[in-house]
Formats: sequence, structure tokens, C-alpha cells
Amino acid sequence: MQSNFIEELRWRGMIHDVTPGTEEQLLKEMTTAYVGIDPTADSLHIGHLVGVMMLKHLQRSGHKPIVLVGGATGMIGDPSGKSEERNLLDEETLRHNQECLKKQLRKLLDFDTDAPNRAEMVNNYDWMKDFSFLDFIRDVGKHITVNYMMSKDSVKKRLSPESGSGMSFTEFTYQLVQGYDFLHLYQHKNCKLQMGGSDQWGNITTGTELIRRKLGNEEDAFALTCPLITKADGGKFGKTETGNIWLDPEKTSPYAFYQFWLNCSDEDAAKYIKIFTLLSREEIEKIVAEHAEAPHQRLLQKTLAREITIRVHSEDDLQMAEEASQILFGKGTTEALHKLNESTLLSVFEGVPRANVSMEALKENLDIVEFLVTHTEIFPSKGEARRMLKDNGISVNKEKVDESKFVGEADLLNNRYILVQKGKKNYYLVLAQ
RNA sequence: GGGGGAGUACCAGAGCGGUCAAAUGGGGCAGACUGUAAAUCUGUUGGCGCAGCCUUCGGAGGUUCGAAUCCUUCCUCCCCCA
Repeated sequence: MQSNFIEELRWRGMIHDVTPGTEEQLLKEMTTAYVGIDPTADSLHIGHLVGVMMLKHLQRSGHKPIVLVGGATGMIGDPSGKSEERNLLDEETLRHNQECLKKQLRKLLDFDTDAPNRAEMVNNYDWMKDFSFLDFIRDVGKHITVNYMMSKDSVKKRLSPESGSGMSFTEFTYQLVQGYDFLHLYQHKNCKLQMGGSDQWGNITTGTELIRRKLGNEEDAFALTCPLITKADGGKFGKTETGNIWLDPEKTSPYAFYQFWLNCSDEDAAKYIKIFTLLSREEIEKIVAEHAEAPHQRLLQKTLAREITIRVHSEDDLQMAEEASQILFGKGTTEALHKLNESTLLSVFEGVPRANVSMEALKENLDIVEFLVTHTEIFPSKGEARRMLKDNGISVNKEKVDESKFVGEADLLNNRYILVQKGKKNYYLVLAQ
């Protein structure tokens, strides 16, 4: 009943490294595997989605996924990233975050069936919190040499003089703590595989090593990593000017979420569609081919954006996002804007940042710079607003304006709204009240 | 404990008495070109009442007509030896 999980990931370009024997193990029997997520926030962002998709494919292949919430490890901070040392999350926040994450994951993985391979969620805080330091160094630390730990890239990098930052003992222990998670799950959940991003390879193999040394089980714990998701231009994946792209609609509106995927470059979209959608190989190849025929249609991006938006949000949210995109980026003209009725207008601009002006001020006819800075705070300084105006980067109700513009009642849409556009893609809906 | 080195704008990193609001690169933003791509090119990237002024070069003092640059002291970090 298992389909070939490894094969599936392979054509999707989701395998960076995998320990020998993993494929055989997965073909042999239903296997339990886990991915770790740090509960640093009460929502997942799209960076997490990669790990989730690995679990999704795993489950679809008939195996059992476990999501490990890193309540304990999250407090330490992985030295692989350049992140600063983390602060301890208090237990209440931790639980809150965990619940929020679970709610989101429930849409993506199947936690609720009676099937033996239903997804599970665990938190390593539960087994780490009462683990005393002495017990830990005796039962776990004994089995791994410092030499072994030092040979990891994540550690070596931080130890080299060029790094210029050093590493605390706490961070150094990170791989051991994470390694112990694997051991724990191996013993209590019969979990034989840990997956993660390629930066996790060192940490994961510390786990497999620990299992071997402590239990003497040869060739029975496995590791699989996927390539770090990058953008073709070398930028960080999943970040925009405004920060992370979250799954929580309160943090990133479905419109913005949809737009993120729609804006991917061709090269990235071709890569992402394999990773983030469940479309079959044939379907994807067909779309890629069609896209190559008529690249300006951007079928690739549209399909990608649609698929992910539906799964993370909903069909309705997708519709909304598509409509809004159409109006904002289609042949939207000033006339079209004026024709929108209030409810359409509001739903279209759901998720677009808002600002306010007072009606009285508006009646006086405001200088555009005053309007942008003092009243609506769309710009933090007048200098910047002027610069942008000079650069021809500001539109009011889809019409380019310059410094001589005055904003007044005549600019109101539906007697209440003004649409300000900064550059091509940044919209602000200003409410007069 | 001893010795050495470093802290500069979003980041990296020059400057080491005036000509420094601070080179250069990256990033960001905008414009042109396009497909709401990519690549490329151009502009811009402390604030203001903007040919002038004000606040910035780890913190606090001091020397000087004048300091990011010199001195004192404090803080933080790194390296080497023990």
C-alpha cells in the first residue's frame, strides 16, 4: 500500500541528501518520520511549508508523519542559522503557539482519520522539561564525543576565526538536544526517519548516530534532507519588504499571499510548483510546456498561486484575491475604479493596508506631501515622499501625480475612499472620516 | 590571569584632525524595458522650512578654531597565550 515516497520527492526536486537504505526501509513497511518546527510564533510561514509538504507526501505515500514542535530546542537556537541566541518562551506562550500551529497543520495534513498513518504532533518540551542536566549528560552526552560534534559544519563555521562571533555552550549543545529528540521518538513512536532542510543534515545525523551508539541498532535510523529553497536571484525565499509570508490570514492577507506566489519568476515558479502543489508530474509538465508557449500569460505562476491559496486558505479567498488582482493590475483605470460600488471596493481591498484622513482636512484640499506624510503616514518622512513624487512613483486613484497635486473631496471614491499607489505594487486604501 | 584587535548608516566594509551626511559593494525603494517575471540600464537610500540648517560613526567626558578620526574612562565582542 506504500507508494514510492523517495521517488516522488526525487522528481519534485526535494531531495538534497539521504542516508543509504532509506528507500528500502520505506518500501518495506509503513514508516514513521518527523520534521521539527520551532514554535517561535503563533503561525507558520511559508518557509515551514517545505517541511510540511515533505510530510504531506510522506502521508500520501502511506507512511506516518509526526510534526515535532520544538518547544525545548526553540529556546536554544540552532547555531546553523546566524540567528542570535533565543529567549526562553514561557510555557503558556509555547502552548498557545502549538495550538495555533496545529490548527493550521490540520488543513494540510490528516490528523483526524482512524488510519494507522494519521498525523501526530508532539512537543519536545514535554520530554525535555524534566530531564535534569545530570541525567542528560550521563545518558545522552556519554554517547557522543565532542570531536564528533565539532566536526559538524554548523559548529566549525562558528568556531573559525572568520566567524567573529564565537558560540555559547548552549548553542553547542543544540545538536545533542535535537539528536535526543530523534532517539526519544525512535524509542517511543518507532520513528525511524527525520527529515528537514539541508542545513539540518548535521543535526539529524547526530540523531542517527546517537541511536546507533546508544541502542546499537545498525542501519535502522535514517535521515533525509531537501535543498534549501532559494530564489533564482539569490534572495531569501519567503521574505518580502513587509517581512514573512504567514499562513495566518490576519498576518498575511489571502490577497497578499496570492500575490506572493503570482510574483515568482518563471524559474522559481517552475521549481516551486513541484514543491508546493500536489499536482502530478504529467500535469506539471503540461503546464510548464504551455507556459513556455505563452510566457506572458504566466500560467505557471497563476496555477501555483491558485493551488496554494486554495489549500492554505479557501476557494472563496482565492476568488477574492483573483478579483482584486484583476482590478488592481488588469486594465484597471480611474473610471473603472469610480464605477465600483462600496462593497466591491471594500472586498477588493481587503488585505490592502489602510490609512485614515479626516474629512475636514480633505475639504481644505491638501498638498500631496502633507497628505502622504502628515495625514496618512504612508510615508515616514517628507523627503522620502518628495523623492518618490519626483521619481514618478505615486498614483492617486490609478493616476500618476506629481508634487503640484492637491488632494481633496473630488478625489473620493464612493465619497469615502482614496486609492494611493506607491510604485506598481503597493496600494493603500485611505478612508476619509 | 597575560597579550593583541575590533565596535562606522539596513548589512558588509573604507575613512584615521578639516574638502565627511561619511568611499565601495550588497540589499531596499522608484523609473525605463516587459509579462504585476528574470536580466539589464538609470535614479535614489538620516531629518527638515532642502543652493542652507539640524542630528549621526558603541556610551560618557576631554584636547582643539575644528574630531568618525587624538586623549581618558566605561561597556560589548573577537583572537592568541596560560
